[in-house]
Amino acid sequence: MTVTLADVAARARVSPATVSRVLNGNYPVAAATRERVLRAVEELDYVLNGTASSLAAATSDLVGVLVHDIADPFFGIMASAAQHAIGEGGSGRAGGEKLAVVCNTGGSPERELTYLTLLQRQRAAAVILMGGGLEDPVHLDATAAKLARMAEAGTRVVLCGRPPVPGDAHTAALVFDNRTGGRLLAEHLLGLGHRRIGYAAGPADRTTTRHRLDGHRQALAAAGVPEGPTTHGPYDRVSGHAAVAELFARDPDLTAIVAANDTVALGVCAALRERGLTIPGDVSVAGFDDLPFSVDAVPALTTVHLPLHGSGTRAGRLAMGTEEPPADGTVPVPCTLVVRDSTAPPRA
Amino acid sequence: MTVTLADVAARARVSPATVSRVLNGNYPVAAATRERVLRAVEELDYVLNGTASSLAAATSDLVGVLVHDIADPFFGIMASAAQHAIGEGGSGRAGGEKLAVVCNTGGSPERELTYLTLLQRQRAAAVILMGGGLEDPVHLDATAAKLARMAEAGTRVVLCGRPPVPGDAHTAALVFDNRTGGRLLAEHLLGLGHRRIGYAAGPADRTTTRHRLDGHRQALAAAGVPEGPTTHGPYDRVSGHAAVAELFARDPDLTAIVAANDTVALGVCAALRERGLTIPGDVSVAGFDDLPFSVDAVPALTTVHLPLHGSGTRAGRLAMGTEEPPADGTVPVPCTLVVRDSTAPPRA
DNA sequence: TTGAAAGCGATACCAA
DNA sequence: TTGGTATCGCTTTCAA
Repeated sequence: MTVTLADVAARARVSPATVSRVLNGNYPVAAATRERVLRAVEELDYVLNGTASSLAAATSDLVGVLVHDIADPFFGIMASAAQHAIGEGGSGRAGGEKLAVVCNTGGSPERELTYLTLLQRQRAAAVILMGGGLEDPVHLDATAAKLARMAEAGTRVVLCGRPPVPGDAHTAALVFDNRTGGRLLAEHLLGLGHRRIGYAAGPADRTTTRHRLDGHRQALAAAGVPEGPTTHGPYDRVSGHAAVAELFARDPDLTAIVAANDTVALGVCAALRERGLTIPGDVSVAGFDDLPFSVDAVPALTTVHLPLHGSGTRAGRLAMGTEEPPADGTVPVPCTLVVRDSTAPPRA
Repeated sequence: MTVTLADVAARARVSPATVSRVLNGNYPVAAATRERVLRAVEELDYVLNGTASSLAAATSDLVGVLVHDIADPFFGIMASAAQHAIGEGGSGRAGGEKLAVVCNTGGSPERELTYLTLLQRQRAAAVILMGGGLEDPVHLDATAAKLARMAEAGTRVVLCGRPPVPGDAHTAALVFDNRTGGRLLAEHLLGLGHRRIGYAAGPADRTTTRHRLDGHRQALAAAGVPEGPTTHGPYDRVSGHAAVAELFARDPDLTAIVAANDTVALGVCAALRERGLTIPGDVSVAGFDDLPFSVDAVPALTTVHLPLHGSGTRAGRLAMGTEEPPADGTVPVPCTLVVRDSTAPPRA
């Protein structure tokens, strides 16, 4: 039926061991022999059985990239960058390619664990978890335990955008400075004279949500400005759209709104337009992420820039072992303010 | 070291065979025995070795979803829908879950083949190829051959958004009616009175590009309107942005521009804004795909709607075998016009 | 209902 | 430089 390594060996009149060596290129093989083997491979149209190979070698070239929402360009860009970095590594076994695959958790911790188990079953070479983590201690523990096991078993674990697991020396973590990001955004608006600022936040139980809010509040407190209304919701457009109604209900005189991320900001903008409000001018909008499409969608948007491409690439490198993590496993990633245009001061 | 099925068997005082049967739930096992086994699994914190299991069973629960560009929400949405459909199937071996993974080809046919090989090595249960195909006969043949082999080996193959492989009865294909889409868009603009229409097309060698252009030209011809300038480029924002300069260079009096997809349309809009042109009004813009964010970005955009979610879901079902393809393997998917607002007639 | 044992297809150690 | 072969961990007949 299917062509096996043994078939190739027979055709090339060598032992299976030799064929394996030719395919993996890890041991010296006489040029003539190698030729013969390769010809046989060609003629028989042989395809290595990755399953068997992984079993025997006790390693695989699967690398899992877990993201919250694959339809969100934020994760798409991160994942894309990671995949590039991983593909370039190019020195795996049998073909020199790692299979970087993206798994969509939909933000559900259960699905996250399920995917981790599946990857654990496959003895994945590495796993990258992208995006903020849950703050629920139960899930945190479950995830930490699973990751620790995988790390023990030789799987490289990389966190990107979520805090490191305390006490775990095995996992590298790219940590976004969300607090500073939140602070920068608020300070910018305060500097323009805004005093009534609404905040459309992310899900209440995510690390990113809390950290960003922390920074925001810190800036307000430092300026002695009272905190405006805050809403919570998922990181999507609908959430931003809904937030606007509630924020204005709680304070009709808002002059600025901070959105949890660019996608939420788009929803906010849509809602503002429906209300006949101009952006900026009537209301200034600010958000996180700095996605490419925001430039066209909301030219007046002020954002905090997360180095998506850079972080994705580094996550990929860490997963490949191409880049060594610092001793404590934590790689800090700064957030920088992007004032793209003319975020306006509040109307008189 | 790692806990194996044998360890579990020993602890539960049964044979490995029995443990396997309990885990897979495919054979009758006495309730008491099953209890004992499950307890042992729990106590030892046993994790099935998917590699070994796949090897022995000659099947895997990996499902590959190949997309051109994971950073493009179009593919993100499609992939997300497919993953949902696949995850719901829930009757695989050992845990009842398929591992749907997304592979980013970057539009490169080489990488597409590489990923296919990798999935072939893993004996993937199914493969979904999303997005238009290349028209280059060499790559077409190579791809077709590879897909045929995989299908023979038991992998289910689903094409989504690209034409079926002629003569291949094994692969199901969701075929978007891009020609009609192109026609609808042009007819809409013509109906408003536009006579000088530019076209920012996709890569010259893709099926989607040609089919959409075909429909466009068909409509123009039927109306006796001469074809305007056309540019070609990748399906991204930069491409749309660059197209504007060239289109106007070739015809300064354009009143409307059709973009190859929504992402390109965003680039077009950005460029138009830079030129101080209003959309619509000075220029009307139309595009394909109908992505959610376009609503906020370009409220005046007229698009052809491809049922992204629906197609993704059906692709997933076909991959799972939950939905049976028609006899000829082709599932037609209609394109419908979405006039979201006030696409304007040309200025007098 | 359960057990024994023969593979599944490659890898890698030990010899030659 | 090459060959023989035990092993990887699980699935699946075939018997009991």
